[in-house]
Amino acid sequence: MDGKLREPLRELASCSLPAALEAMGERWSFMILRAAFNGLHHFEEFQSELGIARNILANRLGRLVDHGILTRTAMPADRRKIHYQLTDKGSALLPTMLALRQWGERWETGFPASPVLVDARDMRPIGPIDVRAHDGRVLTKHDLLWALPEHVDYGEAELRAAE
Amino acid sequence: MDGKLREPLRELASCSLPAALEAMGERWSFMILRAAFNGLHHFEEFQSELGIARNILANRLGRLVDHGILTRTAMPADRRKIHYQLTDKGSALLPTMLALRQWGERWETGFPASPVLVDARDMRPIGPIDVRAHDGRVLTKHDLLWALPEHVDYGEAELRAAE
DNA sequence: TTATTCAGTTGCGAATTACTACTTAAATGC
DNA sequence: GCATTTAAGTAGTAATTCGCAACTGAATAA
Repeated sequence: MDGKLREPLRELASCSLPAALEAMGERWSFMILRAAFNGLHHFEEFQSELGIARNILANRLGRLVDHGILTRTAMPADRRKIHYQLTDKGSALLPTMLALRQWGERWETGFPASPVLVDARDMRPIGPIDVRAHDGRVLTKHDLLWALPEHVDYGEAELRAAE
Repeated sequence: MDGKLREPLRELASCSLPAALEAMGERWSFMILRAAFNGLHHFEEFQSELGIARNILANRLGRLVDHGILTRTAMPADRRKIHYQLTDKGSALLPTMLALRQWGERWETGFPASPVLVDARDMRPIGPIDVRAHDGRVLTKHDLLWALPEHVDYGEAELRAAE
């Protein structure tokens, strides 16, 4: 990796990773997100499932709502009950969550986690979350390079659009 | 997503996500990892680049070393200098880091981050980090299902191996 | 009307984080 | 050889966050 993955200059400032971490970097955020992906919707469900302190849970849910990752609506049938639902923005974190989970399976626990996420069409497990080229080829770290925008080829379509 | 991505039973306990978060869930871990991916190797480099407090940086680097994500070696040329290097385990976090970064670009900052990670072969940016089926088809949340191990089809090769 | 449930909030001690200054050991300059 | 600089941390302390338990308030159930 070293020598291939090398940064041309100090451009670390303009990266979206800090912004992403501001929304998702706190201690329980990913666990709450996973519970939401698994179909939990209510405060008490999250609380009993995760064993998280109530004030922390309230704080995290509020923060996720503020960041547009969850919506918060009182249920019509029972207006005490608050329904937390993933937004499109929240759902878009699925690849991140799965990549982290797959890494944990491979390098930490050493065995596949349950439940397994499968393709509903054939009930086969999803493939590994990989880095791929624009055409879908899987790339390894040796195929990769950090480049400044002016050295990047954005492809014909985008170039024509810019003309 | 709701109704498709539904968990059959309470199996949240046996998931590798908590294990992954134990290694990488702390406040500065992903930023340090990103700096390492971008070619930084020394304490003072991380410190001045990230602006992190020195004791926290020392603690995080030590933790990442303990978890086998970085190695720590004194350089032969100048034995004051400690060389921090990503291990294979640490490099394996690249898809996770990129997925999070791409999410931040799309949903938080709204513009592509610099530097750009490109395929060295053609200098085109990498594609989006997606969830894919075993055969490489991109899957959306509507194609996915959480399943218990006994309902999963692990494919012919694995089944033959188990006979 | 009284009890129970849901979704929080409050108070408080413990743990973690951040800021600044100090240390230690190796290399460099003179 | 001796003083200086540099790299990589420690130490002390203030601020913040975390976690537990008990409490509140509104809505529903008995």
